[in-house]
Amino acid sequence: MKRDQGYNTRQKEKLIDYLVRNKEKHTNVQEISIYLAAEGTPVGTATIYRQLDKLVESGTVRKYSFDGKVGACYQYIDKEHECHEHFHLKCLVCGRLIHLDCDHLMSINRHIEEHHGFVIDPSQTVFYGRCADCIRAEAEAEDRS
Amino acid sequence: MKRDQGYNTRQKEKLIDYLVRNKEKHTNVQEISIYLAAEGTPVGTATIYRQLDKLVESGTVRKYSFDGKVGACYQYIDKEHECHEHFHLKCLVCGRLIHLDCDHLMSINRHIEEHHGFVIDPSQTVFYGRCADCIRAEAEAEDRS
DNA sequence: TTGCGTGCAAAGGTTTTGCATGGCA
DNA sequence: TGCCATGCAAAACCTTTGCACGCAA
Repeated sequence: MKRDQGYNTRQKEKLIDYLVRNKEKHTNVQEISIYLAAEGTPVGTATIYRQLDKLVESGTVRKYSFDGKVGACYQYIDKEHECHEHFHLKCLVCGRLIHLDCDHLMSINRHIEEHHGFVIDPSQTVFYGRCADCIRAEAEAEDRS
Repeated sequence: MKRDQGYNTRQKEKLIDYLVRNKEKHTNVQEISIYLAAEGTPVGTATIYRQLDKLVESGTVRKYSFDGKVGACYQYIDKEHECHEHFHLKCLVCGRLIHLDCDHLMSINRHIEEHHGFVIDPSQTVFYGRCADCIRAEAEAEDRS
């Protein structure tokens, strides 16, 4: 994880500003691009991608991508309020992000380290799936049909 | 999950044949395309995607898609040999993707479902961290400095 | 014969890259 | 001044779609 050593440019500043102000949600390049343009400070797509890459590289931003046509999502990592000790569940249906404090789960960390020689970084890892609400909603939709 | 009701065509047969013979590994559309062409029985890309979609739909094939430039991965589901769904580990340092077949880990699925009402989708979930090689390399770099 | 399957090419969308220019330090 | 950053357009990729033709049942 490298240090952030780049120049401070207007574009970079605006991008980070946007990410910080939206740190509780996911964004994608398209959203960022549209938003910054609307603010009167447009930033080229290529620049957004390049800056984002660096931010991910330096550990400032989290990138995740899953199946779908939306492309990758990005989220600013709030280092002060970041929860390093638990995993996150994200519902693919409603988009809700669930913080999961659970000792049992932390044991998988040890298991993987001991048996697979791999050290998981919980702050970077998100479990994707369906939350209880959406599962119920789907079941009901099933019944109706 | 629908029944497989399509016609039996040469292309479909060849595709399934390839998937079955490579059921212990992941493939992608590009690989399939190149392989089938090399075998003297080329199949159009569009057809591969369309057939694959149906196979995923009918539960014959598993599709994984996540971060990376490789596109989605596909794997035949060997129903008789109870080939498990598995998780993926991705090294944040070297970028390597590790396929993790491990019963112990699948149990976390059950745990989360039972205790947290959340159903994880392993095909969309990737554990991020550091692989054994990179941990060793980092330790050595540490020593040197 | 009917209608699904196929192949090609074109389109769509996301991300990357080449290159000349601009701007930070 | 020396480099890195930026923008634009083009390219690269993966995947989907339209359409005419082929082929299984």
